[in-house]
Amino acid sequence: MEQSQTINKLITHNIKPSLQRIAVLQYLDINKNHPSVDEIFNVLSKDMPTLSRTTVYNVLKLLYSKGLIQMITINEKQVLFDSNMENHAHFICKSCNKVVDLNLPETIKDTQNFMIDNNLIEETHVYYKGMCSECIKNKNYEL
Amino acid sequence: MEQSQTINKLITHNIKPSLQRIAVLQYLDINKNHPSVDEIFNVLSKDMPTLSRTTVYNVLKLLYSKGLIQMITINEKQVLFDSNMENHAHFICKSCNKVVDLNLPETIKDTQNFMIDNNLIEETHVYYKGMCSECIKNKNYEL
DNA sequence: GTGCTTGCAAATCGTTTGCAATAGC
DNA sequence: GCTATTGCAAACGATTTGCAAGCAC
Repeated sequence: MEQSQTINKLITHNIKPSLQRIAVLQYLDINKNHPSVDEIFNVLSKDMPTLSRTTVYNVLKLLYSKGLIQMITINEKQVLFDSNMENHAHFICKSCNKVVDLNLPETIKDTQNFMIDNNLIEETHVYYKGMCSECIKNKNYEL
Repeated sequence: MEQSQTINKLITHNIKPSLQRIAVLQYLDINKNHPSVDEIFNVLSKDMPTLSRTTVYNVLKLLYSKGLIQMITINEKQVLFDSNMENHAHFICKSCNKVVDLNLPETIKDTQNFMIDNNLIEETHVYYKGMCSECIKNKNYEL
């Protein structure tokens, strides 16, 4: 994704495109591997030595509150982030902890808000847990 | 649920039914409100003053690893637990943080393990986030 | 008495907070 | 200069770890 597209996303969501905000969102736009705060911070701080972890937290919270990114809580250890806002499921391998995208069942691909029992549903998350193909091959079973 | 049923569940899953294990599982069998470690500890320690938080963590990890309970990671703050192993969805209100059970779409009510792209799927979690009926009524909107 | 279970205290680590420094208009 | 943004250091809080004490067979 072009940097100009990333900047446009910020502007159209009423977010002032500071260097730090562009860097974080661009990282998510390019790296679709559901990074953690730490991964984002570690990579970006190589090119922005003054970047602080706090700023990464602040930016991610802002992007989430404005609907630009998803928070993935599949893993109890840490929150992961994803700028792919198309409705899709996430699978985590209990053995190697890798997270990959999977398709959603058609019935819940609905991306709009809807009501169940008078509750307003704004987000739908589908998380699968199990053992990935590689770990099965490598027999990385937890015994 | 009868205490004898709770004990039977432990035995049939090859878990020695210590007092602490019975107490934790029984708490989950009776209280279907998705308690956190802290809630379980606080309530149980009233009647078991020597109970330690560590033991609650240990027991919950054991029960989860033996397939007796579910871990709910809908909330990034803390893990919640549920001894209801029937496949069902969870809804969390972003305003009051209450977690309630909802029905699953029929298409993913499948409770068996299955494969997607050579990955073995052992658990399916559906999490909805939004605003609950009460908060809508009380207009507890985050402004 | 051997091995499993429990419980305490300390450590760990992801995240948040308070506040001062800085940047942008 | 005023306001929003950033960044540092400390605090916080959920969870884990190391290890000693207790329990069961």
